[in-house]
Amino acid sequence: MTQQPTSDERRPANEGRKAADRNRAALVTAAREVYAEYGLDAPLSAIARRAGVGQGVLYRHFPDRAAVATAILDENVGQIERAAAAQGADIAGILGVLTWHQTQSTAFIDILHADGAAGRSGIPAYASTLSGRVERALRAHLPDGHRLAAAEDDLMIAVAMVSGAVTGPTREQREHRALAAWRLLGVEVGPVRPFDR
Amino acid sequence: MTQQPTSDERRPANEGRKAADRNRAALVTAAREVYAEYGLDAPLSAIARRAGVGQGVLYRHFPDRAAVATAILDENVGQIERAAAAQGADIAGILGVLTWHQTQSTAFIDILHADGAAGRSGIPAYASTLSGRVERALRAHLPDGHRLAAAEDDLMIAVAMVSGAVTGPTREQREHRALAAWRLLGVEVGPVRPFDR
Amino acid sequence: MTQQPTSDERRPANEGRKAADRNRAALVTAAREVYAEYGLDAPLSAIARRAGVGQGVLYRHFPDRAAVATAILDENVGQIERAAAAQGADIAGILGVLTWHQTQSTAFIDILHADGAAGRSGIPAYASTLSGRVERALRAHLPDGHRLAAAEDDLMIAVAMVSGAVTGPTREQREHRALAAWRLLGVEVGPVRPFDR
Amino acid sequence: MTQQPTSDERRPANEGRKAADRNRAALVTAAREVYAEYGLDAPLSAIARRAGVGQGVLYRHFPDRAAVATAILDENVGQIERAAAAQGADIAGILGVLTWHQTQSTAFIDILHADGAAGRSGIPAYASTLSGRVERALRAHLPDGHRLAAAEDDLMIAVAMVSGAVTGPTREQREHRALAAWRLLGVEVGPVRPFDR
DNA sequence: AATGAATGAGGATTCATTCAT
DNA sequence: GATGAATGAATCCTCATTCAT
Repeated sequence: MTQQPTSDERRPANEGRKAADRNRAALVTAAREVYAEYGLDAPLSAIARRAGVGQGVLYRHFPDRAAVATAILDENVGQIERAAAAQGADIAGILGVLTWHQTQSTAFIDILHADGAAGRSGIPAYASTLSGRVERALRAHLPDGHRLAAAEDDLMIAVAMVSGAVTGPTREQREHRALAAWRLLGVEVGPVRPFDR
Repeated sequence: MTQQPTSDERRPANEGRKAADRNRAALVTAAREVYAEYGLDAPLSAIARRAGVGQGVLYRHFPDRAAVATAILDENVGQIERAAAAQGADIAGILGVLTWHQTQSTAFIDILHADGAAGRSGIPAYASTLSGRVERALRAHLPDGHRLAAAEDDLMIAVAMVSGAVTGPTREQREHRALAAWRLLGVEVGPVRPFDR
Repeated sequence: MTQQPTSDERRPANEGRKAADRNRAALVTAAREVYAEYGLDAPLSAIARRAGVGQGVLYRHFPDRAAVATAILDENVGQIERAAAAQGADIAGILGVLTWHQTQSTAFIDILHADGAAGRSGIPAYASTLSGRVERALRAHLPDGHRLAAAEDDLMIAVAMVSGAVTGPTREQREHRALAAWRLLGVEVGPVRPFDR
Repeated sequence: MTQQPTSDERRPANEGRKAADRNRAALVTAAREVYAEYGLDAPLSAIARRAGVGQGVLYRHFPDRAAVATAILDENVGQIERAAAAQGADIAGILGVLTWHQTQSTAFIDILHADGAAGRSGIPAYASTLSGRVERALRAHLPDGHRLAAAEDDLMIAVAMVSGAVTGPTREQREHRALAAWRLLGVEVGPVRPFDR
């Protein structure tokens, strides 16, 4: 029919342009939390609600669901890349950062699962891209004799395996299980921590 | 009013009973197919449709979504238990049957992931129960010196790890990855096959 | 995330299977009214609301917007076809029935406007189909010497012209204008009436 | 604080004024294009975007959706009025200009349809006003014996009829149909062209 | 006077779940 | 016992309109 006459009632403040950056940040934070808790399938409205903004704001900043996920996970992946690029980076240290993100965010695990599996709902194309970036960052620092350097696929299969092991309600428990997984693989891992500097 | 002069005696709704069993079986089969194809989030209506029954029938047999999943997976778990109970069962053989189900059904992987993780959508409490049964079946045949017998958790963490590795569009690819995962763990696995009889 | 737990509150009656036909009829009636009033772009929710049913019912009976429109307009077009097939049908009489529907429903006018114009939003493909049926029904009874038999396009251009003239708040006014339009075209029209028998 | 030693005197926001006019013109042009392409229901944001201004500017110049449409169409109607006022204007020539606008702009057709028809979405009251101006411009040059001079309403009904006939994806096709329509009405039309100067 | 961010209503569509027949 | 219709909540997405800067 026609349009939306907007009920004219009271309109809860327009904090103006300054709020834009704040809102984007709030959205990113909210998305990170919501994704961590519910995974990549979480409703976008939940993210907007937790960020304390209207749905339209979310769509202004991110054109679609993929954009939100990419923005969040891009930061996670970026940390791993920076960890790899850092001076004196070794594979154990980078795996420590990787493991940190695995224990933090369900969504991050989802993309590592994604691996080559496009097509299944909830594991969309952008996940492969991000997964690929993680692989490159790791492989660049994988020494020749390393346990995971034998076969082509071993590296990412191992990462997926650890992702599979990371479950549990608390971060501590997830970290415990992640470390157990690496140990079962016979792979040494550095301190589990973010690389935010 | 309309008398039905059947064979000799009036069979008291025995027909209904038999139809009920038939429906239940059809639902289980349908659910297995639908879950394998779409995952645990598949609409229940799709299951009823594929089973060729009304939705009400589904609800008669299974009070809620969890009950459907449980019933399906119960059959999977049952096979593993029977494999374990079979004469001459060894851990490698049982793991082969387990691996078969991992490569067959996305849903089955979900419950093994579930482990202790309640709260995440689609991985509710009942999964723990099933997961526990798998664990008992395996542990009963785990020899003392086995690679996974060292620490309490190692067995199921390893299973979860393999589940994490199992991705890909074709069953062949999933089997390939599963075997690669077991190899990385240094665990020997028997032939990957169902235990249907 | 998960599903819709449905608030459990009170559920406003389920009138059972018998209501199905009644509801479909109510939907068709409602759609006819809403379309007549607002045209083909009317919100589907308005139709469901006027029919007194939930939105889901509408989607059960009609898979998409096109199906609703087709169902409604199919009946209109069908009347014209039946008028053409009736014993002793002549072009003036058929045009009278056509004109009746033009004065009744904005949506019907929309499809005649549609003519060959697919692509524009709100004038979708099915409109062309319906428009084509109207054309065939009319042309079959168009005598050789008829005013609109000269050029290929003249017939449907004339129909579109009359559609263009049919505006106004009351049906009476619309009929008045329709007749004026036919008169300006020098085309004789029979009684303006439905052909419901 | 920061003094601006411009040319000689301080021009009091004359710059702002000029920019405002420029913006208004840009909006009118943009709206014309957008309306021609998407029809009267096009989002206002699209118009602002194409004009290269913020949405606020649009609302400054035009209080509501109707005002935008009016402004655009006002220019079209103005051309017809100027054509009518031009030296040596005759009804055929004026109809040629009218027809030009009918073939150019979907929106323009809408207002001629509108005629007396308020209530339908997108064809609000202001359309009547514009339609009335077109009528006056035409009627002033309608000779007594003209085909459309017989009955009071005939003139605008004929215009609406031609509007109804004007459909099709290309301007050429629309012009072809418009001319066919006038021919069916037995009305002579001058060259189909704008009257821009 | 311009900008463009934010709000939030509206409409589409999908399903879980109940219940008359 | 089975059927399948109905309900309605939830999610997605799009825009009109306001307003701080």
